[in-house]
Amino acid sequence: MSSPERQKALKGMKDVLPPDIYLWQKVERTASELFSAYGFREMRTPVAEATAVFSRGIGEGTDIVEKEMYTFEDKGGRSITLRPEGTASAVRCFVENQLHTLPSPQKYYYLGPMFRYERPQSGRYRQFYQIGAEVFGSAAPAVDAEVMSMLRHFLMRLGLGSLNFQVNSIGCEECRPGYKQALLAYFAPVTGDLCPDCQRRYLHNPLRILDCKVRRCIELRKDAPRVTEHLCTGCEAHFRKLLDLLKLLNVPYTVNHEMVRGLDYYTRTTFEVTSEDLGAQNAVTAGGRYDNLVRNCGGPDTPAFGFATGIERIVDLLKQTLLPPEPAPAIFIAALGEQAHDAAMVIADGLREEHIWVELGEPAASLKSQMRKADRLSSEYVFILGDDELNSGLISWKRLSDGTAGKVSRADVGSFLSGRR
RNA sequence: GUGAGCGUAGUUCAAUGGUUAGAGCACUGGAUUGUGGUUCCAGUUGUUGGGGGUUCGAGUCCCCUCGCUCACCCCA
Repeated sequence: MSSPERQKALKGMKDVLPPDIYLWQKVERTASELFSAYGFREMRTPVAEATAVFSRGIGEGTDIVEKEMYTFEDKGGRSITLRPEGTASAVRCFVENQLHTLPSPQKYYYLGPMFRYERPQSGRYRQFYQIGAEVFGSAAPAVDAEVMSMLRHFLMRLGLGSLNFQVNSIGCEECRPGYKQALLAYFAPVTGDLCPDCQRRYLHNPLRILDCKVRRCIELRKDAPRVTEHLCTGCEAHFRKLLDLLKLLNVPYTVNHEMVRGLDYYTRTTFEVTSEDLGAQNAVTAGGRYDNLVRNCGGPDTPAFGFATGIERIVDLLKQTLLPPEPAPAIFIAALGEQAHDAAMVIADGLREEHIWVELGEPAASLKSQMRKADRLSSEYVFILGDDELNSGLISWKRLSDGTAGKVSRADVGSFLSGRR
């Protein structure tokens, strides 16, 4: 509103500030501590990659690749894309650095911003943050269960233990074509009754009809064949073992035969964690197995499993239950006069070196206004430093919570604080 | 990309088409010497998102545009 044009963050991109930032830090800290206990190590990859990393990795026909990527040419004429998700980058990194030569399976986690050019809405941003984890080099259902259990513990530690795990298996390249045929045969007589979107899906990606939200489509698919009834013996055994292990590890799940993933690379296990308290974009975490992706990206045959969780969505849920704690200074020093302020700076400097949070009043401000500011900051103590204190060497202190006050010699400030706090 | 709703002070919101657009909160200062919260007093803040039109007169009605929000699509 002032005369120079006021700058704004881009559409769908947000600043994260206190107090929310404390929740972000808590989420990130919890993830790195807990995931480490499961043997996951951090992997940091660039936010931009050659476009082919994603178009090949995620799948040419997916919505992400077709219309949601931030793609541009750099000054050398190369096609560059801001990563729309983490798995493709992680796979590129795995292959490029030949991580398969290390003891297998290899477990990594990552966190950072992702970019998708979409219309923003509740819980959806153009720059959004994910925490993801990937396991490379094991086809065992034990890995699926272990990672999902880790995720559950992560959510529980954050106080989100009641979230709903939905699990499905979408088979592999051996059994999925047969299922697709069965689905096409089932819908063939009623294609005209499907919604326009599903008529399109019928031609391009019939699996997607299963998660259409249109009521008519839901009715029409009531008796549709289920993926899990068309699994090959390998996929079937994998799925059954996974469910057993989830039970064993107390991961509360429901099998959702209609859950289909939008990314092309999934095989066998897919899962999602959703919440009722998020609005339309209700997925907190999504993941699954991708046994062919590493090979398809030029690496050795390496089965893999992973997930990604949206930090904004977790923070949204956290904000519904607990308010972010606002940290407060331990001491506010109100100094009266230039000489006192100089002395206060020295005292503050020493205390801060001990990692004690100290704030100083404005040099020329009245005592009243400094007291008011200390109160507003919720400082635990106020130290008052004026001529009297300079002469006597005794600093006046006051505890704001109960109004108790006293004096302490400058030399004893350190022990005063450790004794009182 | 499609659809709907909303744009007035830092913020939450007022203002039957009619003077100079107001209030709470917040912020700053003060209420006799150097003590916060409660109270009282005073003060600051606006291109009513922008542009055009109708009208004697537009924050209010119409059109365009920009922005925000929610939903669809899709997804974390």
